[in-house]
Amino acid sequence: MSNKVQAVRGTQDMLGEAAERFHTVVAAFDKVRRLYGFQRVEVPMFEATSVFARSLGETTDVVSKEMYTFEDRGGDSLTLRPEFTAGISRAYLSEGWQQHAPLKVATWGAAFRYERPQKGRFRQFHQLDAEILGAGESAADVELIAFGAQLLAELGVGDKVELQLNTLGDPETRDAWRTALVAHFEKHRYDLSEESRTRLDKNPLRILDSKEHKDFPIVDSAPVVDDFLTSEAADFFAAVTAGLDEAGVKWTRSPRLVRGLDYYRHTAFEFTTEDLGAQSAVLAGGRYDGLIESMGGPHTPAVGWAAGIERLALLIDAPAPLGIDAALVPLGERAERAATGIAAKLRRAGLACEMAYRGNMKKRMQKANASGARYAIIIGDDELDRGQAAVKNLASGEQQSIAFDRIAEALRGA
RNA sequence: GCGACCGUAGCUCAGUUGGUUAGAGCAUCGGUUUGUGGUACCGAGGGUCGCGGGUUCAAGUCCCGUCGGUCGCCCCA
Repeated sequence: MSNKVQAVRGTQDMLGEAAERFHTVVAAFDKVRRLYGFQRVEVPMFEATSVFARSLGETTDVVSKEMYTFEDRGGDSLTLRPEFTAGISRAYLSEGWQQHAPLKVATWGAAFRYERPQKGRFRQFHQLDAEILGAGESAADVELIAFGAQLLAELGVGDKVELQLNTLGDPETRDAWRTALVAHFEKHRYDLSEESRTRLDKNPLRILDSKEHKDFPIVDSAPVVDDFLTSEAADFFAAVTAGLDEAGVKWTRSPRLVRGLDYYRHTAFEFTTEDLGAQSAVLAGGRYDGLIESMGGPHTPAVGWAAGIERLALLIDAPAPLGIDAALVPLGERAERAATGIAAKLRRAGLACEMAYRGNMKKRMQKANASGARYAIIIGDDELDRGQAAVKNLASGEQQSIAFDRIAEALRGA
């Protein structure tokens, strides 16, 4: 390829099946989102850098090395959104959406992270996002997770994913557990893998899902969150699991599941799959009761999740190719004019049809066939004189004459 | 940020131990059929072998760099 122009690394151009897969995912999301009463929300694709830096945690990978940050002409530091939650939380505050609490919103779109691209991972990627703001009740967690589960079922990937569920407890729980974990791992620092030793300094909770074999015994003997749960936190988690059972959502307790971003509390969950190579999470989220407060707002409990559209698009079965009802095959200029009118009428009647811009009859018939059209509507001088089109069933080869003004009903009846 | 593999027509690929005019299938266009597709046959167009440098009488083939892709690590949707 001697092309000088090329797509930026980690971005993608989609045509045909790839694009259909993408929009199949979005369409399913939009359908299920209505069933659960989540209203559509739109937020900017970029925010002041501090919106993300502060909420996600300064030391997280996303903030410390993956953000697309730039200075605008006014000298302000802006960042392309690496996720949706922070921006939606900011909007909740700056737009006064507190008056609508509890607020259930959904959105989808592009997000940006500077990472090495690989299977199911891109620099510009796309997420579905659902949030419930201003609700501290476990019922919100249950409804949100059930929404995610139904979406996955709707997409036909329900049996390819498993819901991993955990609780990080309230701040008191989390702090106590974290302290105990650090003490435990510190005791075995020398036996830990190199990766985990750096985690110990940066993000000790992450050691829990280490893939290094030499870490396994140390991780297995590590203190579990259950031992540190306050009675309130334990009750809350019990209510969430009971609700999920009630809603018929299958889940697996995953005591080592920890989420990477700093703002999570209580419920943490991930729908995981084995089918995406190194990327196992397709839809993940949790409760972030402290986030809005940390942005300077009132204490506002909230839960949410995000799902990778590309990842789901890889998982679903290929969408059926979009066939059309008819292809117009005009012979000559006079027929082309008449066919233009007929095509417009058919389309207004709700029938999908195509007419090639150029080509002789053979060419147009070939295109009609390639388009997957059920019928070819052939119009030449003879047909114009008689006021009837030759309508050919492209599957059976049968052909019959039909008056111009009766084509729509003939196609629909067939 | 780290590692492995890869980079030849629009697409998928072949190209022998380095050796003349770099091939195939599909796609495109034209013809066999100047009003009948899906099958068949004939033909045509299309390539600075990602880019740059080096070794050599000679590089698509070997070496280095660079860009890009794929997969993995880290982390995440």
